[in-house]
Order: sequence, then C-alpha cells, then structure tokens
Amino acid sequence: MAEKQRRKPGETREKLMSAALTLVGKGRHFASLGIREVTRQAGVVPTSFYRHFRNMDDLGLQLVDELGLVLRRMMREARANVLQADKLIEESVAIFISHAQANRSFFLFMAQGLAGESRAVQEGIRSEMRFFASELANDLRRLRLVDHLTDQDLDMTCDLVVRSVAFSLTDLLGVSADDDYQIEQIRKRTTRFLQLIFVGAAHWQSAG
Amino acid sequence: MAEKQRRKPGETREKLMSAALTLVGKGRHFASLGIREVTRQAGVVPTSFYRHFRNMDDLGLQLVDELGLVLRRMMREARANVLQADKLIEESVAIFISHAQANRSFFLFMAQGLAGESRAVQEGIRSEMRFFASELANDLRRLRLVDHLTDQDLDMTCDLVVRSVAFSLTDLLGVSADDDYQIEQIRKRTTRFLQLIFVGAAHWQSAG
DNA sequence: TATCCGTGTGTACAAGTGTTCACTGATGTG
DNA sequence: CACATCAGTGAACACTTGTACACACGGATA
Repeated sequence: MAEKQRRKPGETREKLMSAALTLVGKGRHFASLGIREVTRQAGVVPTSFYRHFRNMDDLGLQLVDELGLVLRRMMREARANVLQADKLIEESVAIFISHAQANRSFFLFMAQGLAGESRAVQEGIRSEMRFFASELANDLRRLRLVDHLTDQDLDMTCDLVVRSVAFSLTDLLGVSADDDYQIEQIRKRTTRFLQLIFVGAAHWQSAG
Repeated sequence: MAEKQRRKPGETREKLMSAALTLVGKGRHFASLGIREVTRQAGVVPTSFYRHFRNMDDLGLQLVDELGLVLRRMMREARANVLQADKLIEESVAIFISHAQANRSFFLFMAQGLAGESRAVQEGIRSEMRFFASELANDLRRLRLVDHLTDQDLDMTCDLVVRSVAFSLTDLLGVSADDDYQIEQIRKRTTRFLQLIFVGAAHWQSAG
C-alpha cells in the first residue's frame, strides 16, 4: 500500500489545477474533463479532489482567478517596456504574443471559457477582459494620445482592441507552438488590426 | 418490445444532429456531449448513431456544413435587404442579430467550435469565416465604397469586421434570448465597432 | 418473386464515472 | 503532551459510457 504523501499545504491543489491545464494544453476541452481524469493526471487519488474543489466548475473558477494574475503580470510588463509611443502597438502585441506562448494552456483555457459551459467561468473571463480594457483606456488617457475622444468612445475603442487581440488567440493557439512563420504572420496581422482601429479612433470625432 | 420505426431516409440523421444542437442550446458544451446522450435526446437507440456518424467529431463536422448553409442564407438576405449604402452597417448588423437569435443553437455551436476540441471542426468554422469575409470584400468592391484600399487591405478590414461580429456572438449568446434591452445594447455596440473600423479603413491610405 | 442492403432494434459487456465512507497520519494549538 | 484538524488514502457503490453483435424489417433491384 502506498504511503500517504505529506505535501506542502496547497500543493495538491496546485497540482490539480495545473493537471487540468495540462490536459487542456494537450488539446482537450475543459468542459469534457472529468474529476477522475484530472486527479489521474495529477498523480493523486480521486477523493483528494473534494478536499479542494466542490466540482470541476469550481476548479474552473479558481483557474480564472489565476488567469487574472497572468494578465496583470502581462500588463505590468507592457507598461514597463513600451517606451516610445510610436511603437506602442507593435510592442504591446509582441508582448502579448510572447505571454500567450509562455502560458499557452492558460490562454487556451481562456479562449475555451468564453463560450464554455459554465456560466460563472464565462462571466469571470468576460470580467477579466473588461478590466483589461479599462486599464488600457486609463493608460491611453494618461499618455494623452487620444484627447479628442470622449470617455465613452475611448472605452469602446479599447473594448474593440481587447476583443480583436483575444480573437487572435484562437489563431495563435491553432498553430503549433514552434511554427515561427505562422506566429509571425499572426503578430503582423494583429498589429495591423489594431493600427486600423486606432486610425479609426483618430478620425472618429469627424465621423461620429 | 417497441416496433421498428420506419422513417424517411435521413430522418434519424437529422434528429441526431438537431438533438446535439438542442443540448448545446440548453447550455451544454459540444465537447462534453456523448453518443448515448445525443441518441437519448433524439429518441433513438444508441446503436443507430453508428449508422450515420463514425463518432461525435464526425457529427460536429456535418454540423459545420449545415452552419455554412445558415451563413449563406444570411448573406443572401443581407444582399437583398441592404439597399441604402448609408445604412449598410446598421442593417447588416440587425440582420445578423436576428439570424443569430433565430438559429441560436447553431451560432452557439459555432462559437464553441472556434476553441473546441476537434481540430477539424475548428478548421471548418474558421474556413466558413474566411469565406464569409471574402464574400463581404467582394460585395464592398462591387459597391465601390472602398476604392482607395488595396485588395489586401480590404481583405484585412473584412477579416476584422467578421471577427468583431463573431465575437459579439459570445455577448449575444450570453444573454437571455428575450432580454430585448441587452440585445439592443449589443446591436448598438457592434454597429459602432464596425463604424469605427470603417472610419479607420476610410483613412487607412493616409496612415498606411 | 427472390434477394440484398440500408437502417432500426435489443442485449451484452468491460471500462470508466462521480461520490460516499471510514481510516490514517502529520501538523499546529491548547 | 493531548488533541482537533487538515489532507492524504483505498474500497465500494450505483450508474453511465462506447462499442460489438446478432437480428428484423422494408424497399430497391434483379
């Protein structure tokens, strides 16, 4: 009989969460994962699951919280590294893509969750995106690059930006992680999307 | 013992496909559906499934084909109804939303499939979206509204338009089907997104 | 008319599922 | 030190799952 493994507090919890992410990273959809499957991947007995989560939806919700941390780290890096305003879009997109690659499973989970089966997870991810968009709006206001836009129009613009980038996720995650050529294409295309949007924003007043 | 039910050819096949859609419409994720579950919903014995599909992925692929038909019907209606160029965006969005409501489960399936678990379904949906975008580009070219754009830039613009609309799906399908207020908000927001994009396209030359 | 084939049916089975339960040992607290 | 709590374990449960098989029937074909 195997000995009971005593671990650092919270270690099994993390193992379970990252086991779920691993399975998602292997191409499975989060909605199709089962408790036994996840515990098996985590190298833990099925009953341990209930010590940390009530069910898979619960685990999903806690993953969303961690996703929030990943996004905040990304924002921080972007703020620190994007120095010249004229390269703002290009560099931001590059940072986004490198984060998406470094946390592939996480972003995969996010893309899945947007149309997922748990309403709560769905709402959580949506809320993270709203937060992201509003932070972006604040940054742009601070940089005084968009003074001609009303707050409302700026919010809309940032919303569209975040959506476009999020959609690029589905492109990015659809290609193999080391297909540099394809990834470069996606980077370029996303960059041009954002440039197009900001050109629109720059002339919005006259058209609105 | 129940008599064997003789049905029109292809009837059971359709029943199975629409049973899957029904379950999706009830909030389930396609990736989590099982063969028995679908056959149960269809009122058919499990073994019948194999007469028409090899597995659930196969059924998904055939749903994608039908989705293509829905999208083409939508395009046809849009071409027939959008008469005045100045209302082009508004009316197109309105038509899209009404179709999305009328075929809620179908579009739900589409939104799910974009980050789904079957690579083939994913690619199929992506391909439908590309087709949609290229048709849109052709229409715009024909209307001579965007003569200043290169073909490539027009394609990019249409790609962005289609993505933005597709993303609105996740908003739309997230609210209750009879929440007219919310739906109206989504309609307005999507319309403004597209207007912003086209303002960008209109000034793209000078900025490109 | 005889025959084949497509399609629907019931039965069967091994494997996997979520969840409960009672048990065990380490850890921190009084 | 005694003890409650937390977090791990294995066994057991009733149930569902995918899939195989043999069979039945109606319509098309020869």
